[in-house]
Amino acid sequence: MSVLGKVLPSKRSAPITSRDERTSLLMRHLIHVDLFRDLAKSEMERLFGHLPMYSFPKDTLVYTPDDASENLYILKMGSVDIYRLSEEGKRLSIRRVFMGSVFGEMGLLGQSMHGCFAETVAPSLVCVMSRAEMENLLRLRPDVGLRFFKVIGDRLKSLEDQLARLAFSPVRARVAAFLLTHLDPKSQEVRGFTHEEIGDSIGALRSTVTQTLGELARVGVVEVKHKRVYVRNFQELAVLVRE
Amino acid sequence: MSVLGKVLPSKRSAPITSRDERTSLLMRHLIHVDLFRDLAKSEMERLFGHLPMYSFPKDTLVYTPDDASENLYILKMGSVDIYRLSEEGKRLSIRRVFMGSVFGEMGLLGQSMHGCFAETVAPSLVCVMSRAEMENLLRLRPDVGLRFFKVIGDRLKSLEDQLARLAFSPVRARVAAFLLTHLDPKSQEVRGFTHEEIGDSIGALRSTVTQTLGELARVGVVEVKHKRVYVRNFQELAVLVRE
DNA sequence: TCAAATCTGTAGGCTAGGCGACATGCTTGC
DNA sequence: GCAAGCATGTCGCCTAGCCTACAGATTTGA
Repeated sequence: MSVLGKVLPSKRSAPITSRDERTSLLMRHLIHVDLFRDLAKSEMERLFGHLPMYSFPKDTLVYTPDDASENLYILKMGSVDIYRLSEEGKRLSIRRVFMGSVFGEMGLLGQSMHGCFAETVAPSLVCVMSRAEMENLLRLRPDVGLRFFKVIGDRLKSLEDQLARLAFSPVRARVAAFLLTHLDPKSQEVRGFTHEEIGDSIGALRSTVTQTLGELARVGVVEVKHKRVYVRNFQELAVLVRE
Repeated sequence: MSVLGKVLPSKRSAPITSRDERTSLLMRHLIHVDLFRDLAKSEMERLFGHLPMYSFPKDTLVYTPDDASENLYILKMGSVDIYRLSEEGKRLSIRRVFMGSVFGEMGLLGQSMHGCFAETVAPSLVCVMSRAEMENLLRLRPDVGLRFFKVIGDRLKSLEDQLARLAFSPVRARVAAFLLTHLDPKSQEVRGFTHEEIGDSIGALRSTVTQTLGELARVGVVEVKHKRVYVRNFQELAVLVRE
């Protein structure tokens, strides 16, 4: 009945059912979900204690375009890629969701989750909230709604940025932008993306991405390793974005 | 003090001040603003009676990227183009707002109105609601918030659609998509856009749009007139979108 | 530890569509 | 009703980046 049950059921685990185990897991992680940071711990317990939680292996679909459910997914562990497929099967990554973020919310209060797939790129722990429950929460706590607006506003902005860059900027600038927005400030590197995945998310071919990274490396702006790009010249990269 | 006062002040009229005149105008139009259709008429009066209203001539900026205000704009008459400018001054139209819709809302509860310009493409009547007032309304009436989510969800979807098409589809398909989404169902035509404006909103050059429309016309799918495109073969157009 | 799978590097052909340039056609305002 | 100013039609050049294809590198899993 749950849509979750329909997709790749062999790969999906049953909900974790032990009340105690679930609650402690839930609370331990939900504190980090920015959307809900207004809520007191006890309140979280009351509101979310009963929510089902699912664990997904790597490379598993959480939802698909023909999934009619309207759920809010809270990613408590792992990471998830939100993407679309073109007619010919080409992939466009809309965004990647990391621990502590929510996804699926655009459909939560409106139309369906439309054309998007959500697929884990690492073993993940996901908490599911139905539309009804979410509506209820929003009625009860309008302040959570306000925070929600902020989250969605950020997405909107990021989408518009992507759109503008796709329309105006050459691949080199889009690669630069990708690197900057996915840069880990501590290690000064971008990890966890293949050139193909980068291509999918900036609308370029894998080989073009490889080539472009090669050029950037030759100029000393980055250093390219397996599934890893070290940024050596942040300044220059920032300039290239505006190209 | 109002940001409105800073931009092209010569072109902007003073707020309409007569209480009676304003209220009647306001109420007459606000009924059509889908966002607020939950509100009883008396309630509208109470909530919006005091809001300032501005009338803008054609081709006037309502806000610009460096506009720090966080307002919700309610378009009661006319139409407004929301667009960005690239470094080199090229324009990308994000969307066009018509009577009865709201704009500026992505910044309302989050960061600023970011990189966008809002410019009237016809004489327009605009009602302005501050962030504080909106927050207040949302706290008071969570159901309005829910509707707001729907509105924003639609935008999100439409942006993702645009993004995907820009990434995957050739100009011809993008033109077709533009025509379909801006088609007036009654007259079977698309009115009010120049080829340049179409180009700006699908990320293509003006001359390419002209050329493409020419091809479509040659095949009998459309008929092109001045600032007007008659759709003759809806079916075929729908097929071309998926190209 | 080795094989299979995945990821990265590289090269050549090919075309959509950007860019500039100019000519003609509406239409709006004086 | 005319002229100025937009809007549209058309043409040719040219490059970014798609596409295909293959070879080397690295990682993973049995």
